[in-house]
Amino acid sequence: MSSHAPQAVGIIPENTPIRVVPATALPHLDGALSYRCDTPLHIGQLVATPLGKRQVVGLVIGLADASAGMTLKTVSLFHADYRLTPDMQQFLDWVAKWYLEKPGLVLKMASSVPSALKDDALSIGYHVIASPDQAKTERRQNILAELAGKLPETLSAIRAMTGATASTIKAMCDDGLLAAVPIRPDHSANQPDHMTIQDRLKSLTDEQSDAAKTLAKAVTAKQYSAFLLDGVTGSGKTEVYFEAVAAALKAGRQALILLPEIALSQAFERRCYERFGFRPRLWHSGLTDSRRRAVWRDAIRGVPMIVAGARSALFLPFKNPGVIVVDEEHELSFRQQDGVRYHARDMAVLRAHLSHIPIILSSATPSLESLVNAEQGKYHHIRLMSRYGAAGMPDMALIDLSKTPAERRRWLSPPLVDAISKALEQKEQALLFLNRRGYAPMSLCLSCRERIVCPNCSTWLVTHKSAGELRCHHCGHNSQFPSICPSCKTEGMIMPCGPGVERLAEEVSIRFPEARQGIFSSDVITTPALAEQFFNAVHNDEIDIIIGTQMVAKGHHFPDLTLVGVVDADLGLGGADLRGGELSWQLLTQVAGRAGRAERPGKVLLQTAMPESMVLQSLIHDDRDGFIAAEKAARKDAAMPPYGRLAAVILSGRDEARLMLIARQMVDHWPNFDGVTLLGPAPAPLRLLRRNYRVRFLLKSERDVNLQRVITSWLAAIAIPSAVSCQVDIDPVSFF
DNA sequence: AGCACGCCGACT
DNA sequence: GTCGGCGTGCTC
Repeated sequence: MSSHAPQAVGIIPENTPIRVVPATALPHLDGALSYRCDTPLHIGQLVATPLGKRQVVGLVIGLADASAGMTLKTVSLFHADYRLTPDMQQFLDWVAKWYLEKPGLVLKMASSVPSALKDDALSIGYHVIASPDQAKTERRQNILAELAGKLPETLSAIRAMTGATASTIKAMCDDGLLAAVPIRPDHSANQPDHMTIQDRLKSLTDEQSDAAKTLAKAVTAKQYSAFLLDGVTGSGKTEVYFEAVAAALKAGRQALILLPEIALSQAFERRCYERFGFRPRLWHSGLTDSRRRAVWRDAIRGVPMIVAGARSALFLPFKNPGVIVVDEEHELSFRQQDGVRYHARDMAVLRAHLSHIPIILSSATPSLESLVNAEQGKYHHIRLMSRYGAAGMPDMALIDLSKTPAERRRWLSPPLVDAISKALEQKEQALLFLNRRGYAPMSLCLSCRERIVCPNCSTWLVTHKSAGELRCHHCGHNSQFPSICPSCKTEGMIMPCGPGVERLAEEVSIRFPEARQGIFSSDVITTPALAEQFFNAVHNDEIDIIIGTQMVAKGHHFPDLTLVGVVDADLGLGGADLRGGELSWQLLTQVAGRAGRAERPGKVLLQTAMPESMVLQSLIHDDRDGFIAAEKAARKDAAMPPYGRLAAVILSGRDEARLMLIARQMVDHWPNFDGVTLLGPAPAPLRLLRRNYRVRFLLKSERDVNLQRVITSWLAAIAIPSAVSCQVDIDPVSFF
């Protein structure tokens, strides 16, 4: 292995004092401490680092001053291969600086593989150490014959091959017929053989093929370039960026595809397999330790592969990256909300830049940020205009709820009910979209008029009728649905108010008792297998009416679905959220895209109390450009992103009065920076979250202001007690 | 972030 | 008399 050979350049001799960033939250500026090493090593090496009583992963970032006297602890190499490339080091550094995060915590995202310091757990394999005739029984002879000349196999593999039981194998070991040896789990099955990767340009349309060639060329050029791959649902964006991925694999490099909701995307895995002949390596929070470790290890060793992952996959230490794809780039789930608050799409662009590779942002409904970047020439804008198989866009119409309201305690208006009946008569499928989990979003005591709220958060508890529970969607609190009002103790007067998907299902079963329905929400569809099962049921026409939350809007097309009913098109429009309109427009466009195909274009009905709203008007007139122009103008006027910058500073703690006190002090210390406006303090929209009160500031600045520096110098002047935590949110996307 | 030390309430 | 709550302080 070349990595074991000493290299002339950049090697640090053993016993030298070095600076190491432990992968944990150290308050120091650079997050580094001084150590000594027991072997020669390189800058960028990941080392086993003693820290207090524990061992953590550490990153060697340079030499320490020869500060004599101090006794330094010793770090040790745990694997020579575990070394971050200079661009990866730069990337982590940038992320920490951009988000004002501790370097150690950012490093942790890149290195925190469970038990990274340990080696793989070895499994036990068995191989033959005797000739078949030494076995006494025929059964044992057969087993020996079967295993003869093979590499050691695991117990389960032997059982599968020969039908032998564990006790037989153990007994054969005792009798000296088989020997047990440790073996490494085999993870090599998903590795591409780059010799076999072919391009697939011939199966693409001209439009797709041109786009694919451009992208593949960019990959071959090994330079930074950014593409916005912008095409309607069904225009074949995936097939197009697969060609860029193919180009990377052909060059023996690694390809990263970031996806939202990876846990549900078995369909993506299958498409990948069909295209390339091997499975992508998956990366998400649900992986087992050993799989996680295997992917991480192959990433840092530069093994050519496709990684399809959630946002955290961006922090895999690829040694040899060739291209990054961000699919559904407009999705807000790319923004991490807890821990280090980063935006995977934005940081993916940064990483591509630092690693000199192309990045592809793909979406049918691109974010305004990306559209503006494309307009300003920062991204190459590739548009795919034609829908595969010439399926038309669905026909969209509004249902004005002020003219045709639903009856009391019902949520489907007469025109929508009619449309559903017609679809059912014609044996076609319908989708009812309501972005609300559970049965009812709020419950009221009819006696004292109190709403039932979460004990830990300032939110209403949501009724989940099938579970017989009240749940908080923010902190995970749940309790049995009470028969007695927690406030006035009156019995049997608690009334669920408003609809969720469960309640909608109830209405559907009353109105259409003969129709087969299924709920698609995160409460019901908890595993990829269940999602798969649901999709199959829809495809096999075992479901007539799908009732779904936003989960159903993502990525799955139903050809026999001809009617989409949006139960509440105004959800998300009222909010004070900066991106409320954009979000709503994207979500509704995506939902609409679920319906129809060439010979039977879909129909979308949107129930609304605000039929004149810009979002809905541009939707029904299929006027994307008009919507975007108006939204851009509004943001420009208000100097909001992407034309201005935002940052939030959030104080949180148990004692709200104390928070306000500190917040006032912070206002007193605000030094009035040019071009920066300080808004607040104000209680956060969710004033209480997980038993912590939250008070927020919002900083608004012009585009070219270094907001990070402003915040750093502002906060440096303030002593924040440890009972209060202060979090900075750069480029926030959510305001609760 | 962990993980200690440290000082005040209900249990073998 | 101890077990254990989480407040604050340190980690080369």
